[in-house]
Amino acid sequence: MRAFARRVPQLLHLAVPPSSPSPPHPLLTTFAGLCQRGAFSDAIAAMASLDALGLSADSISYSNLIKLCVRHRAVEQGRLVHLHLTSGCRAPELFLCNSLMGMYVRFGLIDEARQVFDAMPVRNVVSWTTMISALTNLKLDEEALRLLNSMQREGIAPNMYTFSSVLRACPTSASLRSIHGCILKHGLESDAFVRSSLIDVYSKFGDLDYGYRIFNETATPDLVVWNSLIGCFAQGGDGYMAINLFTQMKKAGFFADQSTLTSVLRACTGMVLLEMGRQVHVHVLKYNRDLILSNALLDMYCKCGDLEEAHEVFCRMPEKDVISWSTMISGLAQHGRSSDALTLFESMKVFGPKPNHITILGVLFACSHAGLLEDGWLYFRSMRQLWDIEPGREHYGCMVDLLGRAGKLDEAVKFIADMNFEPDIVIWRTLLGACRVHKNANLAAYAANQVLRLEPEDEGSHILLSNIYADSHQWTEAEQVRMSMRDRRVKKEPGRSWIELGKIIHVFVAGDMSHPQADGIAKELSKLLRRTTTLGYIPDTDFVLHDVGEEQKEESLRYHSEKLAIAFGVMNSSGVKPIRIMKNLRICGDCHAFAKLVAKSERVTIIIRDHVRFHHFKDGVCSCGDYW
DNA sequence: GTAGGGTTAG
Repeated sequence: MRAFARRVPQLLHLAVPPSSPSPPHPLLTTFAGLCQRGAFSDAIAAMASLDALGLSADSISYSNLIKLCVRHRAVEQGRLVHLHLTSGCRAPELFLCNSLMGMYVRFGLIDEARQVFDAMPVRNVVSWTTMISALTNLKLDEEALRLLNSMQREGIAPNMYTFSSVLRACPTSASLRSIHGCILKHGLESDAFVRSSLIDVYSKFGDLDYGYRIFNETATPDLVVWNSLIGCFAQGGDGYMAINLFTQMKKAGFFADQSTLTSVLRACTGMVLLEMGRQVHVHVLKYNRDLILSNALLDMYCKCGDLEEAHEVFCRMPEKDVISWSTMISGLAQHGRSSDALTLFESMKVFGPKPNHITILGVLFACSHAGLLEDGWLYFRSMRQLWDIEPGREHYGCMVDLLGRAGKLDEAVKFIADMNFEPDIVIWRTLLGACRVHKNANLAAYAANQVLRLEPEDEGSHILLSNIYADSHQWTEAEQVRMSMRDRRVKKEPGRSWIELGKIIHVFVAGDMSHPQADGIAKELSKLLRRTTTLGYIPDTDFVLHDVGEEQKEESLRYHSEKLAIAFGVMNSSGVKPIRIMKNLRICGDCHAFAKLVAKSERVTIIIRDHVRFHHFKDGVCSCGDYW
């Protein structure tokens, strides 16, 4: 055997005359050079010549050319390369098929990518992953999961690339746990990409603690893993934790990038921390071309009450998208600047992007809060015609608000009855609010009962209903409502107001006098009550339960959290900057009247943000025009 | 040739 093997070369030498291998066709050499150098259009032209001569080049050149198509976003040329590779019934090799799929995915041509995928005689993990991640990006979750199963059935093991993208397609936390199990089985749980996805998806299912646990098990989290966690807390409503983690991240030696800053701004927005938001703004400056970050900054200024700065940010944005416009329009509307909001919307129609359903919500909000009945109807009706936007539940809610505030209660009821869907609690609460403003007791009782049917523990509706009965001397009914409250142990979410002073947040809870300066605040409050009384302030006891004596009612109004905050704000006011107060609940009518008069008597501007909108109090009037 | 994190309302 050994002797034979030694003889083979000699035999070959005899059979084939000695000659050097034939040189490649010069066009092939040229083509390879063009593809390598990135001479895109010349390479495409050379490919056409190859076609004419029936020549095929090497895979590396084709791979380079596909990359060039992607870089030049040249869809048609990409298709030509595809055609060239399959001409003469050739099947491109696996590696090139994957490249072609990737190209189509980047072009957003999922169907064409799928055709390449389906035609492949052999597929590897890259082929499957390219398809799966394209599907998850398009939110075609079911199909993505189906492909994950198929690939496993065909004996192809998913890798970390596959899992990091397919995790986002989990429809339930049960399916997430099942895929998490697969990840552990394949030993891929320590991959940073897989981890950040796991943290993200567990948090999206509301399990922030589990996300945090995965984070804590990460020996060396990278920036994206930090960002995942910070983002999850910021979005999940725990802004304090988000900011805390941000501090820890900096201590661990990482620098915040656009994503970190966006999440931190969102946390500031959620907690209404204007001063902290301003500090973050300094770091945002170097990323002024980042649209998402700029939008977050804009929103922070709107929601934290500095509309001038928000407008400044908006004007300076080199590029604006539909979110930028919508945020600014809603911001103006929430600050009571309805006509500015509508003017901006008109200019958006001319210079801006196509409005979406959220833009229209801001516009309708502006109309309803300024009593612009006709405009509201016009915008509502034009949604379908002009922008092909189907009005959703929220738009109907805005219209009920618009009609209700304008005192057209009968029309509002008819509008609700004509809706295509069942009215939800938001609609009934809206109608109830309008009934309270326009003092329609019968309809209010009806609306309140609808709210309580859907949400039996709604405190505001209980109080309102009880007061309506008490005012019309229906004592039995009033007593029944109060008993129902006791039985259900309806608990009021305590009213909380807060002021950011320096770097300290001073929180005031209704009736709580535990603040270190409580004595001073009580004295200031008494002084303010005296001064405003001379200007005509009369405690409005509609906002407390009518089952106590008048004196007690006044006493309970006196220590509403926003009154404590106003007193504290006036004590610490320089008289130049506005006093900014944030409140977790809606401002009460009595405190609203009080704030107007304090602004007048103390010559200060008070800005109170309740959970719906902003009130700017100045010279005895409020920007909401008492219409909120 | 395949992968992870951030923005508007509710």
